[in-house]
Amino acid sequence: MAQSDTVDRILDAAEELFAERGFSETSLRMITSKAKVNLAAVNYHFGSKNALIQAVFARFLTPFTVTLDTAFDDLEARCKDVPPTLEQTLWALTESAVRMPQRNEKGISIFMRLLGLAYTQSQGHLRKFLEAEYSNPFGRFMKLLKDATPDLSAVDRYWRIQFMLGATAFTMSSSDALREILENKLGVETSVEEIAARLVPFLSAGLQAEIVVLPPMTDETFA
Amino acid sequence: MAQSDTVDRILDAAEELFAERGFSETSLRMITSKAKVNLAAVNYHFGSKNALIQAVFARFLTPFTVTLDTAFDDLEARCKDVPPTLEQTLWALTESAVRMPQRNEKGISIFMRLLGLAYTQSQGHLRKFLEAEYSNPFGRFMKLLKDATPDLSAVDRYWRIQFMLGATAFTMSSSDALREILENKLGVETSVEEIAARLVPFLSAGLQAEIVVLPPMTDETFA
DNA sequence: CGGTTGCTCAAACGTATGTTTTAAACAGAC
DNA sequence: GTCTGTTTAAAACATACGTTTGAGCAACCG
Repeated sequence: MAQSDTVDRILDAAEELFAERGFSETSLRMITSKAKVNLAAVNYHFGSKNALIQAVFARFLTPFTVTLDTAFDDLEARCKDVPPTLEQTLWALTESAVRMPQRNEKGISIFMRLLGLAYTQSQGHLRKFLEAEYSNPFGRFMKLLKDATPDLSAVDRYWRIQFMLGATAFTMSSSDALREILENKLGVETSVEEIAARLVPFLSAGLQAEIVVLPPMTDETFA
Repeated sequence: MAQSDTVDRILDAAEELFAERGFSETSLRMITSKAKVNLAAVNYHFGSKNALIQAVFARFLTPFTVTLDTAFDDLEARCKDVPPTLEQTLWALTESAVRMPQRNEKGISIFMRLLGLAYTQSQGHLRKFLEAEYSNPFGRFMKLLKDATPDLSAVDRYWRIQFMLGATAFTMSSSDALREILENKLGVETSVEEIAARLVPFLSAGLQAEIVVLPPMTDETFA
C-alpha cells in the first residue's frame, strides 16, 4: 500500500460496523481487524475513538449536504415566487440521498442507519459535532418544510417532523432486513428507490393530517 | 429489610438507568450502587446482566399485554360485526400504554424509551426473548390493522406498518431529549400523552394515504 | 550520505467490565 | 435451636476496552 489508504480502510470498516452494531458495541479492535490495519493506527490517524466516529459522519455528510444544497437551489429556482410544495421538498431530499455516489451497494442503507444511530444513541460529542457542522442545511430544510405547511402550529410541525424522521431513519436503517422478510413472505423484491417512493406519500399524508384538538385523552376519546 | 425487596430495588434502578443510558452503557455497578444493594446481588437473583435486562422488560411488558388483550376484547365486543377502524385500533393500543399503572411519574416515558431501545439496540438475546414471550398480542394487533385497511395491498400495508413502527419507536426512544429541545426552543412543555395524541393522527393519515403507482422514480418525478 | 519525517507494528499500560468466590451476618420456618 | 434462603461485605477473577509507547521501516530531502 503506497500511501495511507489506511485511513480509508479504517473509515470503511468503522462505517459498516457502526451501522451494524452501534458505537459502544463496536470496539477499535473489531474495526482494525476488519480493516486489516494495526490497532494503533486509529489513534495515530484520528486521535481517539470519538474523533473516528465524527470522521465517519463527516465523510458522507459533507458531500450529502453539498448535493442537498444545490437540489434546494434548483427547487427554489423552479418555483419562482410560490414556496415549494411539501412533496417537492421531500422529493428533493429523497433524491439527494438516493442519488448520492455510493461506496458500495449497501451505501444508502448504511447512510440512513448511521443517521438513525446519531439520533438514538445519545453520544454527547456527536450531537455537538453535528450541530456545529451541519446546522445550516438542516435549517434550510426546516425552513422549506415550514413554508410548505403554513397551517401547522410550530409545535405540531415540530413533532410531525420528528415522526417523519423516525419513520425514515428506522425503515432505511433496517431496509435490507425488511426487504428480505418481504421477499420471503410475499415473494416481492423491493429496491431502496421503491421504498422511498412509498415513504414519501406516507410522510406527506402524515404531515398534512388534520390537526387534533388537545387534550383528547378523555374516556370519550376511546369510545 | 425483611425479605427480598432487593429484587425490586434492583429492577427499579436498572429500569431507570437503562432508559437513561442504554444497556451497554449501564454497568452493574451503577445499578447496584443506585439501588443501594451489593454488587453480587444481581448475579445471585438474576444470574446474569442479560437475564436482568429481560426481567426488566418482563415486569412491565407482561401486565401491558394483558391490558392490551382486554382492550382488544372490548373493542371487538363494541364493534359487533364490522371490524374496528384504524383509529380505534391505534387508540386502543395507545390507551393501554398510557393507562398502565405506573410505578412513578416517569413511568410511561421509561416504558416507551425501553420499547424503543429494544428495537434500536440490537441485543440478540432480547429480541429472541421478546419474540418468544410476546408474539401473540403483536400478531393480534397486526390482524386488526389488516382488517382496518382492506384497500391496501399486502405489500403496501407491510411497508406502511414499518413506517409506523419506525415513527413510534424512534420518537419514543428519544422523547425525553426531544421534549427538552422543544422546551428550550419554543418554551412548550409536552407530556408523553400529548405526544401519543399527536402521533396517532399522523400514523392514521399516513397509513391511509393514497396509493402511489410505481415506478415513479424517473427524472420527471422530481420535476 | 545522514537525517528527518510519516507510518506501521507488537507490546504494554491502566482502567472498567461481568462474574465468581469467600466469609460472615440476618431472617423466618419447621 | 437449627436449618434454609437472603443479604452484605470485600476481594479477586478473567477479560475486554481505549490509549500509549518505543522500536523499526521506508521514503524523501538536503
